Amino acid sequence: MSSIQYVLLSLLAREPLSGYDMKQQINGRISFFYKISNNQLYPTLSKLETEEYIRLQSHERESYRPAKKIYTITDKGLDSLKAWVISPSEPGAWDEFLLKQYSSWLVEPEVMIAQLVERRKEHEARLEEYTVKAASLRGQEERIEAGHPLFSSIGVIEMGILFERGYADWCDKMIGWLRENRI
Amino acid sequence: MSSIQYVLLSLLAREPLSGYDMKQQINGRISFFYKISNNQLYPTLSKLETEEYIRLQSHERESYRPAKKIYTITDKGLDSLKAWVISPSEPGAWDEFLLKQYSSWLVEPEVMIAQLVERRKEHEARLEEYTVKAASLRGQEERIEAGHPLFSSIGVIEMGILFERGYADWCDKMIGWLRENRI
DNA sequence: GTAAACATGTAAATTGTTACATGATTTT
DNA sequence: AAAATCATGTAACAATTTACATGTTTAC
Repeated sequence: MSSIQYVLLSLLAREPLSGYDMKQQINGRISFFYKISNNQLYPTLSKLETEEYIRLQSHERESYRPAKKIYTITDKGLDSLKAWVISPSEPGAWDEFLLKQYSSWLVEPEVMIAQLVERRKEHEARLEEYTVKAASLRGQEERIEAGHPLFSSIGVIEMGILFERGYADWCDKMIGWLRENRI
Repeated sequence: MSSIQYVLLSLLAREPLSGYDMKQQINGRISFFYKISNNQLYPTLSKLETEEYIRLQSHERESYRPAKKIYTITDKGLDSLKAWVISPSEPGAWDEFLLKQYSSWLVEPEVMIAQLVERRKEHEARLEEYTVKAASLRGQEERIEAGHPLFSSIGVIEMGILFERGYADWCDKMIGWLRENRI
């Protein structure tokens, strides 16, 4: 099952929105790891409506054709969203985990702290792995020039190191904020 | 067109490998942003072979059934890979850009430097955007507790900030290494 | 003796992209 | 006068995931 329906529920859990508004918010705020197209958006919205996860709040018809359809989340939708947020994500699914954090305000902080502690471990382990790998690659030649394959290998591994360190640091930050109960 | 064929060519540009080996390398080194499944791997390999981007080097049959098929890249494959590496990536396609960097050792450093400078600008601009956004979200309430939607909004934006800063820093590092002609 | 690793491959189902279609309003 | 924005939606195509299929060897 894909995350798209939960992404839409995550946005509606905050405020009633139209499909168009949702797309704007997704493209403007979380586009670095999640993108959406019209073709997924509108059918998913219809599906969520017929299954009663969301409800049409108003159908504003302005001067021109397509009326703006504003949706609200139902209790069923909110329950389903909460269940998804606390459900464990696969190791490696850092993007799904981030998506869940966007609705973490809906659930008990203790549950989120426990999940973040787990994630931190995973990213720290991979940070260590990549660091060792980078050192071993560097050790293979005393001088590595731009035309050598090791140059690119190390370059990409360095991004992996930056990424894993960033994610681990972010987990730490989130844990700290949750414990203090303020951001 | 998807990146998978170029990922396989990128690996074969370094050394001859079997499909299984390629999968191991992908899962072990760049799995944080690129994943592959058997169903994509083997048909793509066949396609690359019939189109002469790669060639079967050996077909080692050991004691048990599936013989290990080791492939090498052809001149045509290498040319196609180089052309892909220097072709511009869409803004936002940070993963494809990283994939291209993995074969940057094959092309002129000047071309890569120019691309990295462009990328750096993009990520710096988005870093600025996210920083402003985070500040404005924080300014909405004087105390934001864990149960408040703003708590999660800021949390996720903070990851965006870390990500964009990380990517921009990495571009700087790469540019520096390319200019010094050593890593 | 059970599970994991080795090694290649296929089928079915889902998911996602690109392009199109409509049509008024606002900006360049 | 052209282009972009607003607003919803569909059709055709491409890509990806999940599960299956085979069968040996090595590790627990």
